[in-house]
Amino acid sequence: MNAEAKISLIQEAEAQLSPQNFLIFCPPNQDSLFTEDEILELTTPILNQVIPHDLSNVQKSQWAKLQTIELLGYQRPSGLRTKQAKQSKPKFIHQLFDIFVQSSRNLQVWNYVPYSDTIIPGKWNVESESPYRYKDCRYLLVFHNPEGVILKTAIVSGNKLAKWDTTGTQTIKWQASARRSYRNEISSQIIVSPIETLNSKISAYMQHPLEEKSRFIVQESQNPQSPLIKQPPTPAFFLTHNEIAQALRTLVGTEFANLGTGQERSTGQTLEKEIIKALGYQSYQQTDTGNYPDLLHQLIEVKFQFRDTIDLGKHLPTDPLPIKAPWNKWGISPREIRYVVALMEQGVYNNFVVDSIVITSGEKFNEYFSISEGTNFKIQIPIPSSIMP
DNA sequence: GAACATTCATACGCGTGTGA
DNA sequence: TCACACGCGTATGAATGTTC
Repeated sequence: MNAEAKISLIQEAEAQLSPQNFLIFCPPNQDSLFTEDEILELTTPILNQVIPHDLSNVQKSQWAKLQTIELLGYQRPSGLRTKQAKQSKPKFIHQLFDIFVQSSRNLQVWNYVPYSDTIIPGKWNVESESPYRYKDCRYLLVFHNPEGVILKTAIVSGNKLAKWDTTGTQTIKWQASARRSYRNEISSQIIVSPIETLNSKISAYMQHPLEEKSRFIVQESQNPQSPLIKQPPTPAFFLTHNEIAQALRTLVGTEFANLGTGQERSTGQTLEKEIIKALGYQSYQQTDTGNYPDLLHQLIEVKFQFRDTIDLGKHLPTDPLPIKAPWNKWGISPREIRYVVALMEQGVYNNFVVDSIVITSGEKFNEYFSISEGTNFKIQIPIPSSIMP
């Protein structure tokens, strides 16, 4: 059966479906499955098209995906995250197919392993004599440059993707939510949890006078080569929740330049430096090193939130298991880590303003922000440079 | 084999879309 | 609005490659 005949089949089948049902998210039909070559051939018209530049990453991706699906003869679905769409994994199950719109080499696939032996879930497949597996699926890579021009497409099978992924590491992502109502409620305040969880493992710092601790911090943090704040903790000189709050008081209401989309991490780094400074540390060059917690010497994890979703990354604040790291001779777990969450709002001229700050141990984190129960994971696959445009 | 450059691996982070 | 599941870019340290 040639490609035109398959398209006819698809269009006929689509006409049979109820209005808000889209064929592309339905179980595949052997007869209308395109070959890899056919997919590549049929989708060539997207080459040299320009994705509108005012779109966000997600919108760019969706724009390109919808174009592609139409080229394959399918109706444009009403959304790509609808109930029907979400049940379909890979996303375009009717073609055992998924699309990734890339401007970099880092291919990220969420919540399934595109090259695994795993049988694709679903009654239609599980009860089949020769069920489809993820590795049987086909993946279209759509490459665009920073201007949004689509430069190249490539199609790879799951089996081929397997060869690109040298580690198979699954990166977990925990998230929490800073509700709008709560943010409004605490605007311009510093909220401090009275529960000093760290005290259960280390207590010396609770008695030490602040002056003594501050003097030590100032004295010992002069060396810019190895910033004290990034060194293993010195328990006697931990600041208490309230002392941290006192130090950060002046940050509430401060404004930071909005450096534009894609530069948000720089703003985060600037803010992190301000916090380090405010705590009395004299050198603060090396920030955002991706380590946990961010400010190791004080066991402080810093979060800046511009939106209501808080990305917790791989560490769950309420996790009681000790953090596995060479510095951790005390059995510190995320429950004892002090989370400093700076809630940002849009200020004048698009700048960011520190609207409020919440200081809490990981243990009590969900008294302030609700943590999502399920985790998501992704695998990250480096696309070989020979495939890149 | 030191100094520098590039790539790899894995994390962080912002943001959107959807159903309830 | 809230909770959640994506979607993708990018920073960073480690590993590896390159040059003198």
